[in-house]
Amino acid sequence: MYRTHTCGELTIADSKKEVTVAGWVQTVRKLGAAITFVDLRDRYGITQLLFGEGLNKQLEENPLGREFVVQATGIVNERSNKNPNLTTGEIEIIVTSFKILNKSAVPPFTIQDDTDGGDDLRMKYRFLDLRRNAVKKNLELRYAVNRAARNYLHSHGFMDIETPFLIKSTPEGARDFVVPSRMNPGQFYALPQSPQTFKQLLMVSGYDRYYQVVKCFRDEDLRADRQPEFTQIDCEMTFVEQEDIINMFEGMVKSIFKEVKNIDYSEKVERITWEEAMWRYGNDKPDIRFGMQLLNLKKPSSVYTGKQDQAALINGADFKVFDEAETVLAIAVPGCSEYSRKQTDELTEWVKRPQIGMKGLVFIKCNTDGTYKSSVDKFYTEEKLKAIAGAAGAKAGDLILILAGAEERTRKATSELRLEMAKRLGFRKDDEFKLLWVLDFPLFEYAEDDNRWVARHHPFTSPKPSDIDTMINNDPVISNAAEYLKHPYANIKANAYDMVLNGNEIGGGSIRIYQRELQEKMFAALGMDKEEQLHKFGFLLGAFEYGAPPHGGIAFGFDRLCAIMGGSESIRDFIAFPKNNSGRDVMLDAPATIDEKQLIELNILLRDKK
RNA sequence: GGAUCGGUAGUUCAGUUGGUUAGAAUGCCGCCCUGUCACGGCGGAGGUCGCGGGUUCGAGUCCCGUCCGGUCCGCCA
Repeated sequence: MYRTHTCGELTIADSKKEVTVAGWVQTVRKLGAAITFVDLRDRYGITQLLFGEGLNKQLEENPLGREFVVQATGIVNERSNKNPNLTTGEIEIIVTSFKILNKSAVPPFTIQDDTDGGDDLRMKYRFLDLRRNAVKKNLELRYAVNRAARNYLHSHGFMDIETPFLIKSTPEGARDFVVPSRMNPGQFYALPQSPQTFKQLLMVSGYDRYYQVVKCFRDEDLRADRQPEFTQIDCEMTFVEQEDIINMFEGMVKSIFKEVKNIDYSEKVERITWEEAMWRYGNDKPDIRFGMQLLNLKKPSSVYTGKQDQAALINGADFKVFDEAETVLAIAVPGCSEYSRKQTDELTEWVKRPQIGMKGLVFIKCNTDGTYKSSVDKFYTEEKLKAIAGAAGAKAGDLILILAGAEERTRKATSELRLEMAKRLGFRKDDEFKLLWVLDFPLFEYAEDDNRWVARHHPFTSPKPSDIDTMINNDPVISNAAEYLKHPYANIKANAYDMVLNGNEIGGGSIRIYQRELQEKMFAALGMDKEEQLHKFGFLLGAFEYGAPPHGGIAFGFDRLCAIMGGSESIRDFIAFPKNNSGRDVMLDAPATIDEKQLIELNILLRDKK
């Protein structure tokens, strides 16, 4: 037997027991010739070993180094000096005998909470990095979220059914990862971007509540919150409407919060339409933990503001930048009216970065003494500035930031600016969680390049019931590209919903199309002719002919959910063996070339990179 | 495909206007230390300044190229 106890469980109640523990040497503290302390670490904690005089000779002959694997037997003893920072800090083991089970080379970085290792090195030696408490804690959180989700789904009658990884490439959205077939020369499987069509087929088969915690694969560029292989909590239900799905999965996320973080998220999750989200936040996944809502000074809409037309405030001042801009958006940043010239200049530079791409930034300082000072004093009287400030909901002491330009870019930039300011002001706290449902997305987006419609969510999403006739009865062809917004399809709303947590999309789904005719119309709208439809999705269209029930579902980004719950922006530390920014596994050094022999077997001839 | 920041000791970093022998912390090695727990004290070893080219009397420092890594834009139905 290697051990009787772990390094995390012994307490003062175990005093005087003889125990054996095994683990890794965290630190060795030698105090003179007679006494040596060793911190022994395993998955469960750290226990202090005390090597007394009787073991001097043996220790000298077998010195212990960091990360050596050691088995030690001894008597549990109440410490004279206790360490309140350790759960086992009241005891130590007075070692009577020990054995080095394996030596360790000196690790390239320290295995500590605040390691001295950089990201690159930690990834290369990920097996060492995983020994660190900080990473272990994240994986434990991940497991807890996984368990909580499964518990909830199981208790609600959902059945875990595995779906295949080797499937057919249907490049509709993201690029597929592709796997050559040896037995079928010249042919390729694709790895699933999601089990979407399979789960729909399971609904046709009558498995009316399905779920899977499942790997998905997308061959697109990476980000801190995007990996080429990632995990979804993928769910689908039969005989449901949007409201049923929302209730079921709002329940799931709340249950996860309760079980994992002991947070009672008792209030009803707020809902917002896509249109309103874009209007108020310039973003379809707004962070609603703080205000700073966007004020449109150019195209006001009393529907959302409930206030009067704001255009008058900026019009007629002969300020070309505003007069000529398609959109002028303002946010009121709390308590920043005292910003110095240096600070406002820095903000201006920030919005001018290529990633934001604005030409400049107008600001109005709402001074605490009731006066107003702006970078456009030349054009606007203090009266007008005051009126704009009032419209933006600014208080004395606030700083109003205004961006102007083309609609989409300006909206996006203002949204980014809002988030950036919130981050700087500490409004985006790691430990505050706010959920939001975003509803009523447009079903279609216009793809300028191809002059056609693309599905905003995916091609299996149904339109709102009230929009079905519009979809069926109109020709999807866009005859006048310049006026695509006037096409009836531009106004069709999707029966779809996203769940947003602190400004991150953590889940999205829809009520699906289940009638062949409507599905064909959808494919046709996306520019697929009959032949292509049958080639790519014939199996699904066929299945819809055999009693396909109404159904819908949702998929949660599991890695992302874990990262946010763990208070991190990056999902990498919540994945045991993640890829780096270039999609490489630096530990394995993958991807890599393969042998000529393998290429021949696969009937593959490599061409030069163009 | 693009933008941007970084690459100097095992590791994390500093390195001034281009100027003598490239520093600190930590880790590592040795000696000392009987209650430490970020133990402490003394000493020591450790560098192709990512790589290639250029400018210069002289380059870690400036320029060009390239490779690697981080973040972001495009992309991610």
